[in-house]
Amino acid sequence: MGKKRGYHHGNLRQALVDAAIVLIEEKGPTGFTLTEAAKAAGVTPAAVYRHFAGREDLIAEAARQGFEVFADLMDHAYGKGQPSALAALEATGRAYLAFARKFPGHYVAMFESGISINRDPELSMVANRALGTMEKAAGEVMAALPVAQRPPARMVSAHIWALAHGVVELFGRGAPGTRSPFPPEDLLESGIGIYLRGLGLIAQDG
Amino acid sequence: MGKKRGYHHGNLRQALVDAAIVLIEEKGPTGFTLTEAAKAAGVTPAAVYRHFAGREDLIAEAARQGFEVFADLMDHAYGKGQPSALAALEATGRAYLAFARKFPGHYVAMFESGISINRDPELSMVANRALGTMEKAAGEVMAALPVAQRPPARMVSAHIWALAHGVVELFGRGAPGTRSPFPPEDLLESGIGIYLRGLGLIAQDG
DNA sequence: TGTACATCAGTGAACGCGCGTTCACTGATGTAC
DNA sequence: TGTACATCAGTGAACGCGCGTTCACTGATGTAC
Repeated sequence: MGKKRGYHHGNLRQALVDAAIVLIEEKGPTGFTLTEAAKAAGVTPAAVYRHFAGREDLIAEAARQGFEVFADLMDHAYGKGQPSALAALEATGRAYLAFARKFPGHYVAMFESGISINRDPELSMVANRALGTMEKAAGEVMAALPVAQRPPARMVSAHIWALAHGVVELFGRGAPGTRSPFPPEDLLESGIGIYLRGLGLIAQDG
Repeated sequence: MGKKRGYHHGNLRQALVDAAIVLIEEKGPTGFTLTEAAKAAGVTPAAVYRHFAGREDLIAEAARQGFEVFADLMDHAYGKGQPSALAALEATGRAYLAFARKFPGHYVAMFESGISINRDPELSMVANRALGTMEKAAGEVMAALPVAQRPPARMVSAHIWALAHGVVELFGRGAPGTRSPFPPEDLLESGIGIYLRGLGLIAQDG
């Protein structure tokens, strides 16, 4: 800490990832360039190759770190909602949106950069950890329903994921010309609320 | 029709748009290049400038044509569901997904290319026509509810739009590594069903 | 503590490439008389 | 019907640029004795 910035950078690897995240947020996943990331880190483009196999690899690392934070946030949200299964599920939904809003660069690297979640085991593991939390929360909520009208937990978690993702993409940022009719948080909150009522989990005249 | 392909192409403008749509689907919105589109149309890159102001303009035209088809599809779906307001709304939701699946190139140009819906009046008009249909359908459905528990139509249509868009983005194509747990159509159908039940529009034990 | 040396993390120049865009041009088409 | 000419829709060469990547190199750091 506090290293003099000389010939050796000291923490170039992470500095490149950080720069990439900012650039990805600003220019989009394909507008991002290795050269610019290197410049932002105060280094020659060639130096990048000391730490990453190439452009793709750098993006993948940005995504991996994003999933790490994401998974932690989901876990934390889940824990806060306990012991009420319903509150836990609602909290993971909110956490999804909060993550997308707070870490837009990571979010884009994860979901819009076109990198495959299966490109390496480390990436796929942490991604599954994050999405697994949501599925677990959904599963516990389902347990409250009579078996006959109990939809699969994977389906419910997919619904909530899709709704949250749609809200992020369409209304979450200053989308091109589509100014949001409602604050994204309210939109997701109300959407999930109506959905859960539809499952028979919330009183009809709550 | 049946023009000999000589020095003059005959219908280069549309040929370029068609090529762009295919390329955008294949390479993504930013991977798409003017040069490649020109080559696909059998023409020099410079020829593009006889018909479009530049790269952006070509993408915008692809998006505009997409919105045109999209709006027609929504109108048609809406009409088929009539006079039942509920059936009409469900049909527009299905039509959204069907459009995304059938015209992936258009869809990407419209929603992922970063072009603003407000870049020119023609584009914004046709976009509003499409989304207006969904909003109208939602409004009519809402009319069946007692005023006290009637959410705004814009909100309901935003919910359905977000859910449909999320399903498309996450499960609609061979997304990177995220193989869908369920067919997208089923996922959207069930999601909308549960949501509408939550609004009190479908019997709880239907 | 001082010196020799290995290792490491950068540099800087160069590469081949494809991009979007411009320009003066030319071949094909359409029209007036 | 035939000719002269204007208009139009292409060509092809050139531009400047920034990209990802490679390579031999060199300066800084860490370690053994």
